[in-house]
Order: sequence, then structure tokens, then C-alpha cells
Amino acid sequence: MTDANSNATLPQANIPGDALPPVKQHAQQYATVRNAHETELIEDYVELIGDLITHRGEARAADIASRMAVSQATVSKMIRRLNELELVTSKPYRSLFLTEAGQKMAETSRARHDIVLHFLRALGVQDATARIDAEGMEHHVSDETLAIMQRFTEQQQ
Amino acid sequence: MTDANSNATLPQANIPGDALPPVKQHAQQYATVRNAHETELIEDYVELIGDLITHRGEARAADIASRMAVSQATVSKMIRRLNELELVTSKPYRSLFLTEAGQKMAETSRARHDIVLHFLRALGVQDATARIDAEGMEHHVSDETLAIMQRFTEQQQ
DNA sequence: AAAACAATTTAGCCTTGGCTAACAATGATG
DNA sequence: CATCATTGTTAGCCAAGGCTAAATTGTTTT
Repeated sequence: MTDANSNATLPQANIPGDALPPVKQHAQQYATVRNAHETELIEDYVELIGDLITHRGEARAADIASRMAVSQATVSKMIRRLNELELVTSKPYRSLFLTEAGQKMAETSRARHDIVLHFLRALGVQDATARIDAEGMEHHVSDETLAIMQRFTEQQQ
Repeated sequence: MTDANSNATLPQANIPGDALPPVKQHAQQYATVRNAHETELIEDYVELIGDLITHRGEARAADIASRMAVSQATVSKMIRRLNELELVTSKPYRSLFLTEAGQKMAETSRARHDIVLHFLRALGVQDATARIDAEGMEHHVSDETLAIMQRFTEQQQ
């Protein structure tokens, strides 16, 4: 038996241990996650570059490397990619700048990150844990959920 | 990306009081996420295999492929990895079984997944969205946060 | 039983995102 | 102003996780 077409019409109950989602919906879930993975590292770099510029006045490859716990060679290679994607501009051996698109991405990521972080703290999660969780979760939270998180956080005040 | 965050008024984002974390802590955040990425695909496969066995009686590569929206060749390659990791056992051209370790991983992942999914629904997130978000978030939620999510969900009932 | 079909595996390719080692540029300082 | 530590780049390696195409095995139909 293949389940390719065996439950195409089942409505979904939401009880653990209940039936699997329809194949199409299930596939969509995994595809969305895979897609998020393609952009999240890029977003992390851009977000960090924006933060370094804001808080340190400039973004240098060495700082990115130490903050991400990654080699300078890795950062250098990634910067080339960010250049190709027109998210940053850079001259060799000089610090980085964000393009318009890069700034927009940095702001969006930062806002998203902050909403998740503040939400977790409002829920009662310890700061250090909340920071780690937020870093991982931020790329996987839909706009719908994000809006709910923000409302929740505001209502806690 | 859409208005859910473009109309967000960025609560305490990028103000002096919200400085960058110390380098060491910052590096730890990224390292934790990178580490999660190494195991999450494995966990997704094992969790799905467990679910297929539970709900369909067996786990076949073709079903995994269609549910993950991935080619059969990709599944075949991954099954070899799962074998090497001693999470599944398989005979060529036959369906799969989980080892003890695989079953344990499947149960843990399933439980984690369900807690996150139910939490999101308790928060008020639509089912389809909650399912997608849960799939992405489950690997990035600490035990501490997980426990809080579970308590929250129970209190909503 | 043979043919047709379905499922699985293998081979070979690609991109990402890590790494180390070697080399090049910058800039601080003696 | 020459030297040298720091910083940045390049070259070349690796593993993971995708893909297609082709070969193999299993199952069903005629």
C-alpha cells in the first residue's frame, strides 16, 4: 500500500497520535522549512552586520567571525555571496556597508528577532535561553504567529 | 516580509539599552543553531518514519519521498545515513524499521512537535499555519521553553 | 511466464557552508 | 619609515543534502 492517495479528503483533527496530514499539506510543511533554511543564514549575516554598524559604528569581518564563531575565511566567502546578492557593498580590506535591500532585510530580521525574544521573555523564559531559542526560531515564525506574539507581549505589560 | 512586521513599531529595537550580547554569548547562540541544523533533518526523517509505521503499518521510501516533497534518490541516500547512524534497519528493496535508538528519537521528536503545535493553537494560530511553524520551530525550542509552552497550553483548557 | 509497471538503488553532478594553510594588505608603533 | 601584528583574501579540501538518469529489483497483469 502506498499512501499517495489514501487520505486526500480526511479533515484534520488536532490530537496527538491522530492521522497524518494529507500528503500535499505534509509536503508543504517540509518544503517551507527547507526554503527557510536557504535564506536564514543570509539573514543572520545581514542582521548581524546591521547590528554591528548600529552599535559599533562599523562591521568588520573579524567581528563577524568571532561573534558567529566561524573562521575569517568563511566570513570572507560569505561576504562575496552577499555582494553578489547586492545586500552589502564592500571594498577589499575595508569594512562593510549594507545596500538599501540589505538595510531593509536587516531591519525586518531585527524586528522579527526582537518580537520573538520579547515574547519568550514575556512567557517567562530565562534571558539566556530566550536569546538562544529566538535565534533559532526567528526564521520559522510566520507573520500570522508573529503578530499574535507581539499582541501577547504587549498585553503582558 | 508582509505587513505583519512592517507595521510593527519595533519595541525596544536598536536603542542603546539593547546592546549586543558579549561576544562569547553571541557566539554560543549561533553555534547552538548551527548544531541544531546538523540533527534536525535526521530527526525529521526518523519522526516521519515512526509516524508512517504507526499510522500506515510500514514506512516505504516512496511515501517518505512524497511526504517530504523530495526525490526517491534523496530518500535512499538518507536511509543509508540513518543506517550508519543505527537509527533504522533495512533490507534492500524492503520497508524500514526503527532501531531502539530510532524509536526513542521518534518519540522524543513527536512529543516535542506536538507540544509546539498545541501551544501555537492555544495561542490562537490557525491550524495550517501552526503546522508549518511547528515543523520549523520544533528543533529550536529548548527544554525550558518547551515546559513553559506545555504549561501554557494546559492552562488554556 | 512474460511483459509491464512500480519501487529502490546507484552513479554522478551541483551548491552551500564549513575548514586550514598560505599569501596579501593595512595600519600601529618603535 | 620600516617592521610586524592584525585583518582580509584566496586556494583547495570536505560533508551534507538536493537533483536527474539509468540500472536493478519487486509486484501485478495479461
